[in-house]
Amino acid sequence: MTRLSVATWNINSVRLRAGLVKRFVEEHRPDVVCLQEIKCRDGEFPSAIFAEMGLPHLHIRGQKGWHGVAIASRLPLESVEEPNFCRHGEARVAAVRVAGVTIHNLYVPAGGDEPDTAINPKFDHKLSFLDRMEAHYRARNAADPLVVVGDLNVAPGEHDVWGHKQLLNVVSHTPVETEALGRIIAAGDLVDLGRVAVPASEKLFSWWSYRSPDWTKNDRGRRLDHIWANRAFAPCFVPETFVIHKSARAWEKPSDHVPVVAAFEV
Amino acid sequence: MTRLSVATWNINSVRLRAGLVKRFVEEHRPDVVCLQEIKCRDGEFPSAIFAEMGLPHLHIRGQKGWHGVAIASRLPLESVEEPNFCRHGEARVAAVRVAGVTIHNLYVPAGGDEPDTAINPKFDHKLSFLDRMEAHYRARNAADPLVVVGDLNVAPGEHDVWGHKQLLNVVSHTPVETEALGRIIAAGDLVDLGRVAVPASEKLFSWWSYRSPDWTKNDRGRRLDHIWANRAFAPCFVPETFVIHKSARAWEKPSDHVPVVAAFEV
DNA sequence: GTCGTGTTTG
DNA sequence: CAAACACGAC
Repeated sequence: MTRLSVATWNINSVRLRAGLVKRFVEEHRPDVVCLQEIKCRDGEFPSAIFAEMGLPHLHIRGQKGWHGVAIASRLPLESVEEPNFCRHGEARVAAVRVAGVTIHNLYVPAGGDEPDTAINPKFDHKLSFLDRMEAHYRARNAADPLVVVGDLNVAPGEHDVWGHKQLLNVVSHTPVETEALGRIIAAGDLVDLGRVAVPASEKLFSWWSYRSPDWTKNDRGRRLDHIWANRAFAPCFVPETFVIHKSARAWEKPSDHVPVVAAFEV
Repeated sequence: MTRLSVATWNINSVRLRAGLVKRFVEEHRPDVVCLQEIKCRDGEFPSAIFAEMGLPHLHIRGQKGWHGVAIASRLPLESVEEPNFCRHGEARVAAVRVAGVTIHNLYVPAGGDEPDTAINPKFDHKLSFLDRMEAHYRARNAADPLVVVGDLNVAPGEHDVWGHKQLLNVVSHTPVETEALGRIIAAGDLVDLGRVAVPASEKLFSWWSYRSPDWTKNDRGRRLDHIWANRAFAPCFVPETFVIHKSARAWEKPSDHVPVVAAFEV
């Protein structure tokens, strides 16, 4: 038995923040790092820096400018089928198999400002992405060890946002989104590991907007970044290993998201 | 008798390079620093950093985004009339009086690519700017101590460029420009202090293009930044104090220009 | 507020 | 090559 620790981090440009990733990896030694919003093409990914930090095995799904996801690993990666959640073909899904575990790294569309599919096609795209997730995980082999991580751009619970009532009509916390997330979890028999480790009554955030410079003061965050496992694999999760590295939000030139980590006995 | 040292530096964004100015000022302690291309509005100038480096007296002629000149001084500044060289009203001239000496800090228009007024209005603007300089300095009181500094965007002499023949048709070294500069000097009875300190036969550059990363290799520079004094004041210039700080071109995130310094007994 | 893109300027 | 801007995105 060894431990496999998996981190997820929306890095908001990996070229600009490879140094922050290096610092995080050297301090916490995750085995697998799943990044979202790398904002570069495959060939522009700073591979050398990742090799230096002990993560030489890379699976990059990049594109020019926007989105882009990547998985960096201490251990060798095997290829697996990559689910097609994005109807626009954007680089929002990376999937691999490591140490016998399938890992899905997702970047769900943010969804724009107006939570109204009639006037906001981005919100419609987000809901479509979530629907496709539901269909995929419902149909998936339940016995295969699965970890799903990423920036899901939905804060599902009341205490996954700084103010439940204030955000009920704000994209990321509307009922249509949180219910869609609930259906995915139910359909795939998935487990929200953050809420295994930390009671649902306790505030838990992984993102604080850039737009309030005093984010520490009022702590107006949201939990947008998640780590799930399917029922078959969830017992391998070690609850004490779950950490949201809030301190990274105060590093120099930070991402607006912080790394979230969970480890498994494999 | 005390010494007054005056520096001129096209800083190419003072907000981005205030740290470089600080390093230069701490190492060489100029009394007056004349900057060009500050690229900010008056209120955006990093005044606090200049106060920290011992230059609390500021005369800023800024504007949004482009151009902009400023004079920072250890000694108090007096106001003087500011000549109007720019027919487009851009922030290209700052003038002050310090220790009884009038200082003109100029940023002459670069002039675009084609040295042809018929097809390139920027070149026409540059020549107009130089013509207005000629008229102003011809009419000026010859007895008043005057120092003219700045990025004049003209390399007048054969050894003010890496290749005289190669650049005869390149904006900054065309005969129409170098002759215009000669007429200004003659009309105003001005003295090119750089060439007082260093023989005209010796190569002297203050600018190396960003576009050749190997600028040290072939040393393809130009002398675009100048310090002049009028005939009445030129005897106060101390030739040994004249320095072009070429090493600053190799600092981190450098300007493409380096500081030029001259000191006077006042 | 902080990214990316493209354009303009030097 | 490296600033600025304007735009769109999050």
